[in-house]
Amino acid sequence: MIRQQLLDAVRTALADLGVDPVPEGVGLERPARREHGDWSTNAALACAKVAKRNPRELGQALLDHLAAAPPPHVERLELAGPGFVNFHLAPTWLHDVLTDVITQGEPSYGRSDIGAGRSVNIEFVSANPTGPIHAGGGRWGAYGDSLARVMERCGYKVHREFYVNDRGVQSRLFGASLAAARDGEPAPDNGYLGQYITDWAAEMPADADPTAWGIQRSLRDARDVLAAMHVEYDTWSSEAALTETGAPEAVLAELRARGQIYEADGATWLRSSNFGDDKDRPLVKSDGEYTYALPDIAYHLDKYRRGDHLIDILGADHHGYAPRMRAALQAMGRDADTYEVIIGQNVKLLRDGQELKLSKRAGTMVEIRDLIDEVGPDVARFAYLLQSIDSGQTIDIDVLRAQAAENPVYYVQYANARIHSIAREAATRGIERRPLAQVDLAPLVAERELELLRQLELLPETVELACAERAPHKITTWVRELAGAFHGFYRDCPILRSDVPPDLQQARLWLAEGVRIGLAVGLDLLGVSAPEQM
RNA sequence: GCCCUCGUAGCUCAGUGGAUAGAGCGUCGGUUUCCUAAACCGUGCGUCGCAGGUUCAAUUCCUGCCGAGGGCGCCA
Repeated sequence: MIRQQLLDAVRTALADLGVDPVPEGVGLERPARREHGDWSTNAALACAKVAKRNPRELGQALLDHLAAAPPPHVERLELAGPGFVNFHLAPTWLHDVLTDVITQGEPSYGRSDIGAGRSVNIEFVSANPTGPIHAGGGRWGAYGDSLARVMERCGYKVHREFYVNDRGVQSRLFGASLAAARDGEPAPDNGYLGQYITDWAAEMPADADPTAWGIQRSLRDARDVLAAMHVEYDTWSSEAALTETGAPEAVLAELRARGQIYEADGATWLRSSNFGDDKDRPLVKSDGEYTYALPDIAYHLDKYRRGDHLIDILGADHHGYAPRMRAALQAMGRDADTYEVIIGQNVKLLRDGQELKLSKRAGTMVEIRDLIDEVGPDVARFAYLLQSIDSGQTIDIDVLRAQAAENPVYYVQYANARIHSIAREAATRGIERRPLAQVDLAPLVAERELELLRQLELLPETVELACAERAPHKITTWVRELAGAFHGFYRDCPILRSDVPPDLQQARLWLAEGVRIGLAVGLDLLGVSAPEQM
């Protein structure tokens, strides 16, 4: 808002100075250093070349034009450094921010319509139903769900989906492993070995089909544990069910009709190299069995019924799979841009300083359930969302377990708890917060107060950036900074103390409410709770 | 060999085409008559992997190299 007003003023001034058209890259930024003002423009630097003037001189001319008709809230302008024009604004611009936060409230502040109601289908986790989900999978759960929340807040219609790979070799091996354990026989070659196989085999009714029962057991486990970390899906898609409808054959026929298929060495191949893949890929093996890819292609085509844009969240160990799927979808006439793959780097778990290997088949794994049971869903989710999905992540379970100080989620939740504590104490003392319209925010001028307002002002663009860059961890960073600013404010700016003037007290009560809204929005986007007491 | 991601403080990681690169942890020291000390303040901490290039400006973009992880299956 203020940003647009300042930018418009800059553009108008540039036009008056004969800079036309305005080159790319002219913009407003927030200076890294306080003394450089609230906003700054690089216009003189970026336009110097086309204007054929030196940046300082052009900057001075720009400044003079701006000073002749200053935009709202502008207190002082200065020319600085190589040619920046810095805007020093009156605190009133931040008071407007607070009014905005409060009037929009939790439902609307930081909401955007960049999604414009477009539908998107996000598939994530999709762990094979051959056992419990390991703690590495928790990263995709936290990431996928938070990305979905962020995209929803940006106006996308989001469909969350889990693909159940419940047919094929791995399912059979899993069933055979359960059967062997039940019958006291050794596990089959390449079978599953974990302790859970023994435990589950003991639960299994004598007359159960081990494969079917095992898959249902795995799914129940996955559903429960994901729900425990506040991850809920709209659709669980069964590969077996889709295969029974004949979808793979239909895809095969369509690809054949489009001339994208050939037979060689007894197998059936997709001409994926026509669409940028390294080589052609088999869809039907020489033994007549489908490869993993064929039903998966049918599945992806099916997903378009539940979203115009597909997002797959895959671990780095599956990234080679993306080009062939994209090629297959293109071969079926889909636009490559509608298929997006996000590659997440893998998680390393540490306990007692030792790395824990996450292998389901070898049975040396840490389940998400173990992690959630040990530290709770909030700590786990926050930890998963602390870092960029592009970075490999090391989670030290001992550090997570330590409640004090080392857990950043408590730092944020504690800020929220303090705000609620103030509200409780105010009620006890009979202090009421008057309606915003009757409260003057002008007393909010302390650096601690302004810092909080500056941070609140960043939320809308942070949400949009997190959405556009598929980077929900930016919300984590933002909410940590807001909490940090609040703790400093809390320390230095008493609200209920008897020596605080009433008008300042009222303004601070509203400031605390604004922060509460910001924390609530941010934590909700992360899928982390905001307890009122700790 | 080819492809993807990463390389920033002692550790774990943010961050950015701009003016003196940040946080937490860890070190050392300090802060509480009234809203929760799960907090705050101070202190120290850097060839932003290396070398070129583009640019008024590069830690950020491009290229090459080095290092780490992952992938290159008629497995999923």
